[in-house]
Amino acid sequence: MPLDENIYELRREKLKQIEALGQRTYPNRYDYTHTVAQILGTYSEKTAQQLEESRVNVRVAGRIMANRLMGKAGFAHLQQDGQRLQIYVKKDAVGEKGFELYRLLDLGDHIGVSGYLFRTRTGELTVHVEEITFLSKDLLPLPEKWHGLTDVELRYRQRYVDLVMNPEVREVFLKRSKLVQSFRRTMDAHGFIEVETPMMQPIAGGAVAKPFKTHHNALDVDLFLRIAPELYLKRLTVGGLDRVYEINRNFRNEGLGWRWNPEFTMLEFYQAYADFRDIMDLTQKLIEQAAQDVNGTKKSKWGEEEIDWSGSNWRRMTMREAIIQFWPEKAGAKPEMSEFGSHDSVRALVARFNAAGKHMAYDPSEPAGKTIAGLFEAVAEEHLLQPTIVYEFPVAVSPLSKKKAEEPDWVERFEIFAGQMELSNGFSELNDPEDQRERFEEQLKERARGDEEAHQMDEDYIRALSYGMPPTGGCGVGVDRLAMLLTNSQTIRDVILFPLLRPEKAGGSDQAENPEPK
RNA sequence: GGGCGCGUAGCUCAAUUGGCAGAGCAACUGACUCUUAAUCAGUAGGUUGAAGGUUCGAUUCCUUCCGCGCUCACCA
Repeated sequence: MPLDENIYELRREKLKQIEALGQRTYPNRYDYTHTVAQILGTYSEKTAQQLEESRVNVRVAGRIMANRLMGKAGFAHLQQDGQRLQIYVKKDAVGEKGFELYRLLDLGDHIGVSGYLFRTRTGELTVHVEEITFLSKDLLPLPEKWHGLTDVELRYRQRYVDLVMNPEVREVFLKRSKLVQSFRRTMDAHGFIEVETPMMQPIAGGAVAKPFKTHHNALDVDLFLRIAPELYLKRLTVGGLDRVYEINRNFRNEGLGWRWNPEFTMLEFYQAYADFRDIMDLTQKLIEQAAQDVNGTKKSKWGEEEIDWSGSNWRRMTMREAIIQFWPEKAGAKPEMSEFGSHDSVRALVARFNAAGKHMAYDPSEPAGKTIAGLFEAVAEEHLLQPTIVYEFPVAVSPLSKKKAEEPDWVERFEIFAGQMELSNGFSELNDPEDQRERFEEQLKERARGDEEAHQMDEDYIRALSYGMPPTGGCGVGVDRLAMLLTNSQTIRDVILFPLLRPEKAGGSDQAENPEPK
């Protein structure tokens, strides 16, 4: 019999003995007077003498994370909400039965204790226990106390154990929660309303990505998990909801990596009567505020580096300026603005770049704008550590943005970069239905050329625009990636509670996963 | 999908040139009424990821497979 199963059986046996002592094995509730955090917060300054003079009685619950039994007395630590409080159990104080119960407890069990606070000789605030109430059994052993759970895969698969064992993991997700709260606060304060739009869509639009496909039986139609909420949110601005936002998941059927999970969370918002510059300003403020709210400071550690989210530290440059500025020396003279103008000159830039020992994938039949965008990613992205707004994108990669009045090959679009990652993408929304139809048609040509991710025609969206959408600016902000940056997490899996993993093999040899008795 | 690396007790890790698979913690038994990685004495726990090969002998070398991590390409 594997040890785990052995322990499981053994602990079930203990559970029966606990029941025999008159305890309920899985009681429904426990009346406590304090949480662990409240006790630590309120009494950690009190001296031993003060606690002795005016006795503080408490009832408090938690999970046993350490136990040091010494014959007829013992110390244990209760963990609740990530904080630990020591308890002292003495046979004289809890009686025969109480002490028998204490001896039957295992690491990981939940108990409630009532007693009074005191300080031990070493000065630690401790509950002098007078009564123990059994609350719930841990039948499977927790990981070793000193090293804890370090196996990366197990940490993701059994996040519940990870959360019990690793306080810093708990901290990351508390910060993520603060980040989302901060976003909501900022959006609400600016008069935005939160909405929810379809996640199952007949046409997966609003972004460039491969969708997941699913099927609805009753209607007998194929549907796609959304790759973006964009087109639905903009339909709402047509409908007169002038400021809307949504915080929710998008799904993209693509590779996994340190900054990619197939489902990821975006804040996306639209504001009527605003253009991309207004949206830039708002998004910058939104992120600056989030950094402050999450960490209490606008500076955050990122590996060996530090990112400063203060407004004064943000840079802005056009995509073409960024390519020029970060052009590698090895690739010769920096490009001239005019060299972005024609298919041939762009192609020559790629040739120069690749000749310098770099490698950039390039399809000569693709539109020049697409190549420029690729060039930007290859040349500049790795240099964008501090928050940077890169604006003016090629129309060829921006089927939903409004063109720049004086340069119709370029659109009023921006992306925010930090920590070498794209964090955010926004633009002046294209609201001319005829232009939109032409853009979709261009995308269909790209599709025909073999680009599976090119945008599809969406007739209803064009119909919506045909009813008149006010001038509008919009933006999406990647919540997971910002959470990474604000918690110094080097992989997206560390900011997603249950990241996508290959499913575990069912049953069989891995008894640790199937401890149920036969 | 390509490249690199890893897989040994429940957990964290050892094992010399290919030569009897080990330690700490967790578990179990016992001692101990102020400990905090409690201590002390003892016990148990292994198909070394799987299959095959080389060898007198494989945790160690070779092949294949499985799983995981990192990385590159596509993607935000």
